[in-house]
Amino acid sequence: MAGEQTRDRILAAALIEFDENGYEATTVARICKRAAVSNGSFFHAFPSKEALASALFLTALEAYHAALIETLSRETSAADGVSALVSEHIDWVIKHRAMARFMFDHPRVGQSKEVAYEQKAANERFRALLAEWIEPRLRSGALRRIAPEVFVSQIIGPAQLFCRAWLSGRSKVKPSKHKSQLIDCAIRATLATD
Amino acid sequence: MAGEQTRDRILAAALIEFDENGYEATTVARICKRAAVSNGSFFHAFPSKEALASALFLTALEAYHAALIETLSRETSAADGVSALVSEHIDWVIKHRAMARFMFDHPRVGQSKEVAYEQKAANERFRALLAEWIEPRLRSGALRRIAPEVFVSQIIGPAQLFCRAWLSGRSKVKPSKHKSQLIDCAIRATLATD
DNA sequence: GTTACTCTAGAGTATTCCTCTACTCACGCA
DNA sequence: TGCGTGAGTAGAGGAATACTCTAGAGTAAC
Repeated sequence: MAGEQTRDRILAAALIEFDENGYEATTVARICKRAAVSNGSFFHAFPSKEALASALFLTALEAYHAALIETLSRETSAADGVSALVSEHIDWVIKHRAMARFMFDHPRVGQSKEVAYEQKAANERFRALLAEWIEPRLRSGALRRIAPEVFVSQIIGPAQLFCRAWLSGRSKVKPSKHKSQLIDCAIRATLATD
Repeated sequence: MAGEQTRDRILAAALIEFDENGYEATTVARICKRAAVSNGSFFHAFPSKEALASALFLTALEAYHAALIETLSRETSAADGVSALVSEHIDWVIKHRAMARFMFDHPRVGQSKEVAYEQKAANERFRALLAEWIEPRLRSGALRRIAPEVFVSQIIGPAQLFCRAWLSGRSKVKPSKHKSQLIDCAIRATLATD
């Protein structure tokens, strides 16, 4: 049916407009114009402007999670796994700049309860999959005994902070430049020293 | 003069409203009502709603930077310094929850060029002060040879990611719970192993 | 007293998100 | 073939909200 097409066109147009002008500054009219869609169609496809943003956010989040899990599943050693996570985070952000920017710079404040719930659920699914990989390496003593919540923040935290500075335009330094250092630090922080 | 008072009342009221309802959902009328100030006074004190948010943001950012620098200046050894930074980040976020939430969950996207410039300048001042402390420890070999940009992300990144989950309500775990682990990891990542 | 200026007040305006009604088109069925 | 149905489209209109504008009260300098 044609409905899916318009929905996708709206999503794509919104991503560009949000990226260029920010969420607030982009009007529904602009999105409609870019997507070549009428106002009526817009509100037929999405109940509100915010719901559109939420859909975009969740789509991006799941794509991001999937990319990380996928890359992790190919690694067996603790060091390679941690390295792959940091590396893929940086690569994904560079490859999907607009999505990443929307995701990491988007205000979570105004989001509805519903979306917050779905986000939390997505995060928990991601963490569960991560835990599956971590568990055996933890038991074998390859990884240090750290609380699982802290694990993610250790591996992704620095890379994310670094990437955000680039995404927001505050820093011109491409995150890939210091990739090896970021990987190195993540390994030191999480791997057991023999 | 009375002008300062109304300005401060508006800032205080805005912080509460933004915290409770988010930036978008809070109307200027609501802020005026809470601050007991007329519409005219509001736009006399601030050129726009966004300018108010920017002022709030920059105020918070400088208070945060000042707290970190202050605590760092009291430490001499590399390990104590890194530890103090992580610790103070967590403490500050808990103590100034509303400010921290506004600062770290605020969309940087829609901000005017002017504010982006001031933010960048504030960040650079902060980094310069940080560099002053880091330099000698780097030369003495106490700290590992890492690019200065990476340093900040290593020390603050994980703590920040962790705190944001708490600030946004996604996680109920208070960041202080894992403070010691976060400190431990930051030290492993940045300190030279003898 | 006059002038100039700051600050306050609130009615009015323009814009923007969203609603509502009317319409087209494809499709199943008698 | 004619008709009902339901998905999708269209755009005028309503309500809300950021911001403007005019007017005036208070105050300090001269």
